[in-house]
Amino acid sequence: MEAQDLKKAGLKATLPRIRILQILENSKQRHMSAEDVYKTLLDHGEEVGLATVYRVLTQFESAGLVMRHNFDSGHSVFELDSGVHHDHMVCLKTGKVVEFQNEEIEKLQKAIAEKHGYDLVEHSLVLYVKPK
Amino acid sequence: MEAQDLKKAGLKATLPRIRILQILENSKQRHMSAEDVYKTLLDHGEEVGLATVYRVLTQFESAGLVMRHNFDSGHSVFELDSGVHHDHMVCLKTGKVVEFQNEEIEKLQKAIAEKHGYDLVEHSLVLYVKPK
DNA sequence: TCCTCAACGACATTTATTCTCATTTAAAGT
DNA sequence: ACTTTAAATGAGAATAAATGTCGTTGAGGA
Repeated sequence: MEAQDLKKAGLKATLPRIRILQILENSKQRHMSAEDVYKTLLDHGEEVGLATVYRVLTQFESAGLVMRHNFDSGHSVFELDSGVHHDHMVCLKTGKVVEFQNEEIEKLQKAIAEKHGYDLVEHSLVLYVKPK
Repeated sequence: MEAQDLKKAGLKATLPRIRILQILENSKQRHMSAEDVYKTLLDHGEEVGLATVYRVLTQFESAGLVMRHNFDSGHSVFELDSGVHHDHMVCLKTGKVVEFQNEEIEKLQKAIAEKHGYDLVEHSLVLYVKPK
């Protein structure tokens, strides 16, 4: 039950928040924009304002429930935080998003930051690809 | 002389284009937003519209003179194309941008795309770091 | 120098997102 | 269950980045 997940994350279990969480969990697309979520809400006959969708998604991000990505598409997309780190590959032809992990790249990134006297906090790696 | 660089790139050597190119070449910051360029123009007493700055930067990008990057700051930044590929490391504390190259990461990226049946077209890798 | 079309400047418009504020609602207390 | 209250919401205005429109200007070939 989603209400518990929200409580656990320190958020009041309001209707908009429950609905949005459900949509993120049940949607076919793992990566949705705020606009996508809003349209889905409307399709389901819910009365939720767009501003609320943005607010809630940002809160979910702060609470660690979702991750925000800025691909080159001009708007942010959100995905449920699976807890497993991964990067993304975006097909320029179809828009399909593939997730991948590569331990070696992770290590190299950390090493590079260290070499320059920094601690790696986070990173954004997106591969833009096209079908062979 | 910049006018020649523009001609070579297939662009008419207009005053706004020359000025903007000079700014990119002489600025302390290697990475400037359209707004940054615009403000610098105004500081120099030039009469150039903001729309022109955006247009020109986009043309420069198409012509291969500059590269556009979308860091997580919400707006695009542009840098002169040095011809040498590199990725970026952004300090979350100071905003400082460090450039780096890593052949190994490049190879791994290509291999990952291949493994999924794609050709790697380009990529965006940004490390967000903080001082040790 | 003249002519022409690409480029420009000013400003309207679009898109993504955030803000404001009056109203509603979750949930803690009675 | 009912009241209370601070937090959350909805509606729409506001903002920021970027692009479009259109009448005017100017670069560079004739």
